[in-house]
Amino acid sequence: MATAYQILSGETEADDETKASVLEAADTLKYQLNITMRDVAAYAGVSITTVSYVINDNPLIKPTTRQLVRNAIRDLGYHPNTTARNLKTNETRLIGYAWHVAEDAIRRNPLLDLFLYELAQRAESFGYHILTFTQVGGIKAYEDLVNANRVDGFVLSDVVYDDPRIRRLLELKIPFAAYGKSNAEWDFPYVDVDGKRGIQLAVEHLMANGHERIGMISWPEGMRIGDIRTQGYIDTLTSNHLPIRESWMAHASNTLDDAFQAAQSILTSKPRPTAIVCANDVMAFGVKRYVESVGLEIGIDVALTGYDDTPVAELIGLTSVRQPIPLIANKVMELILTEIGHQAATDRQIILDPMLVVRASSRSSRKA
Amino acid sequence: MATAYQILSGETEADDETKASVLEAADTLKYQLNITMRDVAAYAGVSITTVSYVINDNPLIKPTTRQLVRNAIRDLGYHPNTTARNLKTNETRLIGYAWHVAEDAIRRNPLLDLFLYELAQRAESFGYHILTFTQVGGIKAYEDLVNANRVDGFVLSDVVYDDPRIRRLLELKIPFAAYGKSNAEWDFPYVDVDGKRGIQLAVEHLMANGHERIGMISWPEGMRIGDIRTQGYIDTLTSNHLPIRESWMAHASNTLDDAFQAAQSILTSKPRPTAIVCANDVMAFGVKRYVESVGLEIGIDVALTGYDDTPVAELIGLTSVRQPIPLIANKVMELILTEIGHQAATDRQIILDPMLVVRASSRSSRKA
DNA sequence: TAATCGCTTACCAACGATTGCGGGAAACTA
DNA sequence: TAGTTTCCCGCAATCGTTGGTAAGCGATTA
Repeated sequence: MATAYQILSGETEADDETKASVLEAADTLKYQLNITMRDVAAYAGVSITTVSYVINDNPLIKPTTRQLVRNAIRDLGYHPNTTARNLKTNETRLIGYAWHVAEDAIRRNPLLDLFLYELAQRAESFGYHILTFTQVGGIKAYEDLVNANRVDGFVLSDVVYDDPRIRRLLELKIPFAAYGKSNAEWDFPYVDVDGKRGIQLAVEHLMANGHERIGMISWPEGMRIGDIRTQGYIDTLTSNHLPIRESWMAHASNTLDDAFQAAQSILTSKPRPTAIVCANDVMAFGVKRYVESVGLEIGIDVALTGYDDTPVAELIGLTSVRQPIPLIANKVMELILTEIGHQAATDRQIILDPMLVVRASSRSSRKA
Repeated sequence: MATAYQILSGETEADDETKASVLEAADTLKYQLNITMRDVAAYAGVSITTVSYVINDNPLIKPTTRQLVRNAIRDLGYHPNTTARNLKTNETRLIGYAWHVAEDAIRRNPLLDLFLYELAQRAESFGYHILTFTQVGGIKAYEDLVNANRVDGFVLSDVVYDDPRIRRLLELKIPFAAYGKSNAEWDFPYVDVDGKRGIQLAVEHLMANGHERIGMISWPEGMRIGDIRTQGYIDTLTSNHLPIRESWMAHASNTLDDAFQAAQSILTSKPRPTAIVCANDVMAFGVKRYVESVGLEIGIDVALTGYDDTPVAELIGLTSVRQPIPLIANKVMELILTEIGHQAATDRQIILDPMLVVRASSRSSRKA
């Protein structure tokens, strides 16, 4: 039995009538003649092998032949079939990225869509793509994807201490790279941003503007990321010989109300701080609420800084610590590609510095 | 030359020493013995074909044989190789979704990450996945992906009038489904939310609370989406015999400053409106800024509504029109799967109703 | 007893690419 | 001119599936 392709291409004898009917059928069926290496080879008068070599830039091929094949590829509008290549080379050039942990608001990073975007962009420059999936089923979603040969590796974000995903991926020797640190005893590639440094930047900025009584709002103790930021606050004050008071520190969850109350507790203490640093932007927003509710003004009476530089921060003119998301995505992509084996090895653990974006909420200086 | 597999599985004769060294090499190379249908077939004592039939639930296979194969699959921990299947069936079970049009702030929908999440979730329930990519190169990015057989179809969002992507995809007969309407003369599958209806909900809600002088801020004229919302405002006022005044309507871009000025122009007109509906949340935020800057209070002196129900709306207690993102994603996924041909055909054009989320910014009623 | 008929399952050729190996022609050496 | 080396390129196997076709089987029928 001859395929439509064979009939149309003349490989098989067929009278004009047959050809016409095949063409018609092909059209109604929206059948697209798939151009393969075979066609290119025939057109260029070389073997399939040679076409493959040209596509893969194998230096063995003579320049004239190379050009011949290139022309054929151009003339026929040929495009390599990724699936076939993948089957043969046993890779997918796909990186899995689990779309966020929607349930846990505290861990939800509002900048992850930017992260994903940058990730995708970077991946594309290496001929890779990002496959997004949901991890409602936990680690099983990851295992299924590699078992089915759907992806070559993973990028993780929202990493936590004792992260079961990391444990399992290490166990199964599945390539991955993470945005965020986890257990120190685990050796895996990650990119993290120095949280202590971020708070340090904020505190030093406030100091530079003349503030000496500085409070802080962070998450309840026990959350690694929060504890680190709190430590940054304490360390910076200590090394600069500024006072530390229990009453200037408060804890809050990621809600406005909590932050509102935390602000109240801090700002009603005597003497009251002239500035407050927050472990994230939502908290800062809550502080702003409180400050304005008592007739004071942010940036005049109370200086304020947030963390993460979310869109809200820009909206309300909030000074905030920004994580270099594009750079992080960049590095994470380098790491995962290294793991997969298409890049030269570099350092597997990367710590980046955040930067401070200064806005009106902390700009005015306090003449001490 | 025998493969490691053949040596280890006993297909090829090999002494124990050879086997051991192969095993060792396999371990150091992180070589994973790939279990294929071949192994399953051998283990179950049937042919590869039968295994395939069992996997694809072909009813031809006798229940006992079926069970036999199922057991073998379980025992060996076999997982079908997606790539091989894809090659054979000429599909990828991957849907492309271009991550947002980052440059154009006006068109940027802050809820698209939720959309993507829902999309991914829905896709997974059909055995599909979402491949995210960037469309910096425009339509070429789409063409490349189908040419390379990377995806079966696309989901579009941020659709505009005369959208070049839609034009081209229709031309090439590439399956896709869109979130958003475009030119009426184009027949393509889409899901859209009734923008007029959204504004109508907001206006009627304000009316129900006793407001009769209602202003509106929208984008500069000529933007389809803005014009539709403006029309919703005018129509609702008209059909309720409420006054319409030029001075109560203003245009602004997506910035706080613009909205601030627009609010100023509206609220300094005499008589001044007691309520303002905005074409999106950022504008509402700007209005709030202005209102508070003149010592008035949102929700008391001026009622306010936004559009899109972004996180900011919840943060500041803003009444806002919400698009049913999960439902939209759901429908879009149904549409694209229909296009690809794995689902029964349904209506190809779907219009959904938005809902109003009432918060403090408009809750208090005005006793007229 | 032989022909026929379902019902199951097996054979085998694809799908579109990659790659180890080897052969032939051109270039070089003697 | 003959032998050797070098350089290109083609042959054919292979990746793990799918599915059309055909073969084997026991049971039924003539």
